[in-house]
Amino acid sequence: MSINYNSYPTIKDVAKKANVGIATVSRVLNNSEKVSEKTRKRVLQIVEDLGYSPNLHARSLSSKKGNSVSLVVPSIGNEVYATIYSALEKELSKKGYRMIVFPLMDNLSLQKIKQKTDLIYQTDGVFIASLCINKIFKDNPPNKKIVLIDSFDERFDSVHIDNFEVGVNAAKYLLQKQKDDSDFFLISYKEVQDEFTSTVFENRDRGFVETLEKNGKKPNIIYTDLNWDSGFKLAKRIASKKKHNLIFSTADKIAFGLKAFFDQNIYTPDEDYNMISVDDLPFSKVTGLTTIRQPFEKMAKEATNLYFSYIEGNEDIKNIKLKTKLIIRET
Amino acid sequence: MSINYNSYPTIKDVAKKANVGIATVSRVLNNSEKVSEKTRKRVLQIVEDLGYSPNLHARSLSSKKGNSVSLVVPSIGNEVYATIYSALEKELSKKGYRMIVFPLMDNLSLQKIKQKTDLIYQTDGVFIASLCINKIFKDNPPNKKIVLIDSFDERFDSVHIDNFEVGVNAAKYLLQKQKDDSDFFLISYKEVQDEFTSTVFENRDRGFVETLEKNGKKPNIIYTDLNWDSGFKLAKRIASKKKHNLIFSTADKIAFGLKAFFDQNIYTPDEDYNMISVDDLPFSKVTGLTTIRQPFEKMAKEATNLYFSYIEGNEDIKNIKLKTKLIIRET
DNA sequence: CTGAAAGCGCTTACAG
DNA sequence: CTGAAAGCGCTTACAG
Repeated sequence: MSINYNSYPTIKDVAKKANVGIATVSRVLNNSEKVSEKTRKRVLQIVEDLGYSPNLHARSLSSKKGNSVSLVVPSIGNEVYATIYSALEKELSKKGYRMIVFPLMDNLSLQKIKQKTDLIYQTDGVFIASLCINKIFKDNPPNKKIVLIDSFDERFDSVHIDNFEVGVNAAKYLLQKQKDDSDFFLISYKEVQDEFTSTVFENRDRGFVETLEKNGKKPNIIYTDLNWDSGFKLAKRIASKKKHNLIFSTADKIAFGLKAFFDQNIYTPDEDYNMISVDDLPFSKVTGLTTIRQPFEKMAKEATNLYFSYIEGNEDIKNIKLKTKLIIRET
Repeated sequence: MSINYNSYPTIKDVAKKANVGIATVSRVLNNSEKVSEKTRKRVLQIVEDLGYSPNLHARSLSSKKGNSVSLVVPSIGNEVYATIYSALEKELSKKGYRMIVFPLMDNLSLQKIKQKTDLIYQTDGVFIASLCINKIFKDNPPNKKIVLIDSFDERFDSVHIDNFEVGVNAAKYLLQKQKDDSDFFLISYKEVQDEFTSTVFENRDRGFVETLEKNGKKPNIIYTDLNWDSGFKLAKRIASKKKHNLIFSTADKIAFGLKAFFDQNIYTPDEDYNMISVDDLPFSKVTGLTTIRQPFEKMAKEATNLYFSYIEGNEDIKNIKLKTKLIIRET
């Protein structure tokens, strides 16, 4: 029934063959302590011969640390998190850490992660990207270091941008593209159970709306899903040749869909519409989308620093706010 | 320096408080054996009170199985693998299994996975999607059940489609769209170290080229990366209003980029070009792309079956070939 | 520099 | 139905 692990050599096998104690084998494997060059070599040779590899469970159990860390993301299949993942992994592996991703793409994943027996509770630390921690763990988050990426909660370390300001800047950009017949649109994202929605989009929305208000304008507000299809379908609804549309899409993914529709139907920037978005994913450049760039790599780097600063004994809660950059292109 | 786990209650703590042996606690936690309803309840209550959760490392070490499985994918940030991930997770969690993703987005990840000490070697089984197993593990794959998804190797269980046939069908479709001034293009993907490239694209390419040849045609062949940007940039190079272009893009992701360029520059299907692709990602529908649908969900389901069939004692190697479906849309 | 021994937190025969 | 004990494969003081 169950898989046979007996075929794998253990530290004992290595020790016996090398004529040393298991402690010595352990030492050379962890290249710790002082082991004579001679026995070190011999042990390594045997390790090689036997194809030995340490059992991580035993190691973690014994040493009380797993050298692994969790990354919770809303979804796989999204370049944003691929970017964050890569950047984090790069930093973490410098320190010998492994990272395990927990995508929360559906309710199933969410339920799993809430169970105390879940894998996530066995890792040394938890990075959470773009998600509201309350939503995930209710009032009962894992009892280990938590670092928030692209979201904010004063109770935890975080690296994020000023999303209110993002909204403000988006408004300013569009305001300056304004014509007599301009209509303003805010295309944003809101989760179903919105009591738990991450404040990221909320803040972008507020910054945008309040800035427009100050200028005597009021946008049409539409909520949709974070993907191309939604953007495309939405564009069909709002596109109009009679009016000049000024659109703030709070995520590139949605904007790509909108743009695809506009392109397909020959709506031209400045003429029929102007649009600004957030993220600056690779495709933005190619398609000529004006957007506000998020410093994802830097976020990952800072988040890692935060984590290791904690590991090294620093218990203060730190919130790091990173700068964004307006990237003006055709739209 | 290291995290203090002493704060976590252990099975001993529970046992003591409940006035039972640890074996009993273990039994109720695994809802195995017969435990009297009375003590079961008491133990569960204490578990709750203490906020106890079992240590997975200890459990795995002791029971010799981790109830976890690996999924190796070429990349996160790609809807294809998000789909496969979700489908697999759904199936696996029915059986109480956890899945850990290993995206191989860069050389770093690849190196890690090759080390015998890596996490992947601690899981009970390995699913590999769209990748060539030789490339990843050289001649030294993990010594546990391996199931290939969307690729083929006679030495391992696999679920895949007939990629040669995919190429044939793409050719047939385009051939029937042919005009006097038609130019054929094959836009495909090839890895740098091509001795290890998965045969998926190779087969699509061959099926396409050979079918055209039979009809006295020869396509222009261009290799590029698997993403939108590449497709977009490529389109710039090959687009021409003077000729009618017949394009087989071997992946939707690339086709999206091409399509975006065509739309932006007012090239119309049937008129200026026709295009067929592979995958049928959600965006294909919305943008009107003709494509050959891959049955990703079914693949995941079959792959899970293969795995559990092995767990239940069936040691035969099985290769399952799934049907694809031509989805004709505007292009 | 090295080994014997205790211990990490579980599961699982074994005996009752 | 239940408990004491062995054992999973490591690491880490401790003693030499």
